[in-house]
Amino acid sequence: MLRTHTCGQINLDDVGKKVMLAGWVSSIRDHGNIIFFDLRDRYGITQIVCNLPELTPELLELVNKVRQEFVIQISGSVVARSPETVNPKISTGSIEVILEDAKILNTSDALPFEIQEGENIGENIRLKYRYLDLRRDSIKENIIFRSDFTLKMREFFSSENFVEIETPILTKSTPEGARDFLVPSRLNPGSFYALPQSPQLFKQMLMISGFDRYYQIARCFRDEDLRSDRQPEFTQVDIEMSFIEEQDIMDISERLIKYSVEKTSNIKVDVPFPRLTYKKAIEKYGTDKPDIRFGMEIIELSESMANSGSSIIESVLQEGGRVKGLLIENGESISIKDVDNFNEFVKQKGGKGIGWIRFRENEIASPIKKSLKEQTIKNLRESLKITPGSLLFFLGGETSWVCNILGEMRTEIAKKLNLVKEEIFKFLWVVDFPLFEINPDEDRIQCVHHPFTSPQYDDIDTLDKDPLKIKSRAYDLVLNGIEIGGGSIRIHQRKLQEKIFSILGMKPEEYNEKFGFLLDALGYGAPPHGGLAFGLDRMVMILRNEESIRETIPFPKTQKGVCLLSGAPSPVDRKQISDLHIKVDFQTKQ
RNA sequence: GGGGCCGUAGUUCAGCGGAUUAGAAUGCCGGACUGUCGAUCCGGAGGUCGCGGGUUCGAACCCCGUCGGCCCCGCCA
Repeated sequence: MLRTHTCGQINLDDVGKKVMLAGWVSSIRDHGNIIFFDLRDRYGITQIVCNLPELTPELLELVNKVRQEFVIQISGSVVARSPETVNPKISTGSIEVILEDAKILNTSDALPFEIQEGENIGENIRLKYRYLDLRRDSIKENIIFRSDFTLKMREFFSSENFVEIETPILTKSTPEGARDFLVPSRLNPGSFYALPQSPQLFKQMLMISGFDRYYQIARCFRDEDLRSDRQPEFTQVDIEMSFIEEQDIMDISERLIKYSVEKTSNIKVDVPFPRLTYKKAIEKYGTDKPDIRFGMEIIELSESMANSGSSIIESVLQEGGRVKGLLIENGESISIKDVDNFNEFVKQKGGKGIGWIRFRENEIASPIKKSLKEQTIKNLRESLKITPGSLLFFLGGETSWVCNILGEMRTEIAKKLNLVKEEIFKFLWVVDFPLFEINPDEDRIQCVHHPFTSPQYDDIDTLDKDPLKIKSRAYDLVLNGIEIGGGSIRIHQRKLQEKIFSILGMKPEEYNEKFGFLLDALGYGAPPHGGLAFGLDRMVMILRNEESIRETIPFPKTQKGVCLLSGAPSPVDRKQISDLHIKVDFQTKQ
């Protein structure tokens, strides 16, 4: 070993010991006859003291050569610091090591940015030199947290009798869903593997095999555009169980999260998590992933605004639409400009604009003040228990359109008014999703989750009578307004699965070609089963209070899907292409 | 595919109603200093102002294009 201790380990108990340390020089404070080095490794920082007059000429020369981020090995004696020189900021701050010998294990070029936390460094430069960025505290702590967190999850799974099983990375492309990453097959000209969007079908196979409790911390791949919470490759904590119902999956998920979160942080997780139906979520929050850290729910105003005197409102109601609104209690901090922006937003979404009323002590302000009836104002004040300074937005139109817009406004206003002040963590199950929805672009029916999700309906023969009315046995887990997990009870009967495929518009030849292996497998005694998957990167992001998933991934990609460290993706040799029996159809730009 | 913000020293940023020697802080290099821990003090080096084109007597600054990073919409069963 090149060291007897780590740089975060030595304390007052070690005073008097001879120690050997190795690490990176993170700070050099040169006082002429005395030099202090901060020696850093993964575990912490230890101050090394060089009393130059006491050093041999060789050692003196070496010490003078040392620069930031050199890798050095030192040996010396641990001494207690005098009280006035104790540094309470570091764990080893009450001791220091008096240098007796040293060796430069490696030098370092001048750095592209400072390792010490301080100014925010541009992300492009951080990603290019990610190995240096990862020496910095905040990102390093995130990566270590991620490891601790998954370890606790594994502990939990193990204690609950789960089996961890790996599934293929080179697998079969399946239609629908996200765009696949494809891998050409050299041995099978013209055929392609796809990287898995999730291990969905394999974990169902494992249930059929009898591994009734499976989990995997699985890498998944989706070739879609990136966002601050989306990367083309990401990690799911994937779970599947047999002989269970929704309640069992939710229960084990809650216990898993409680265990792993509470063992790795100071965050308290209250279980069970509240549940909200999809319908209620849309009605109250305008989204299927509501942030319930604050109220300001969407309110129904159709009745109270019915005879308000506003012609727009009345025509909306006559056409069968609804009027809904948001009541902002300290609405004075929403400026005219903000209101204009919301108005513009609504127009972009195809509306006529947003209505609003500011309630003051004895008067109101509103663009439709003149036409608004006294009685309407009075009713609103009473029924909504309005306090002076409140701002009421209202919007009329088709219900889901109205809810959707108000939902987005709700999030925006909460951000503006800083309604979420403290760090809190509100988990929420959203249940009773519809099984199908209409894809408006292609005017066809598609699954809200995936086609293996079981309906809340067991009459196979009448399933296609009114498929849009049927609910699914799916559930999503939402944390602070971000979807962090989702799952369902699956279809375990061949006939039902075939029926679903046919409702989706697939002919038997088509579903047999694409999903024949699943249908065959369901035919050999598939047990009732279900599961869910968590987005690990997103969970870590939220728990660490980060704005981007990239702060939880050691080597993430940029918005254009490029790895700035390695340069991937990159052109390849002609030979490599021809071996794969493919041609590149791309005009290189001149 | 679309909208927005950004790109100036190694880094973070200022300068941008056109003409300046393109600045600051920090880092880097050299020197001084025996108790610092964001050390301090003195000195120094360091810039194709992302790239290309245009307007102009003159462009970091105005215009067009392009590349790159970020945020968002679409997309993400």
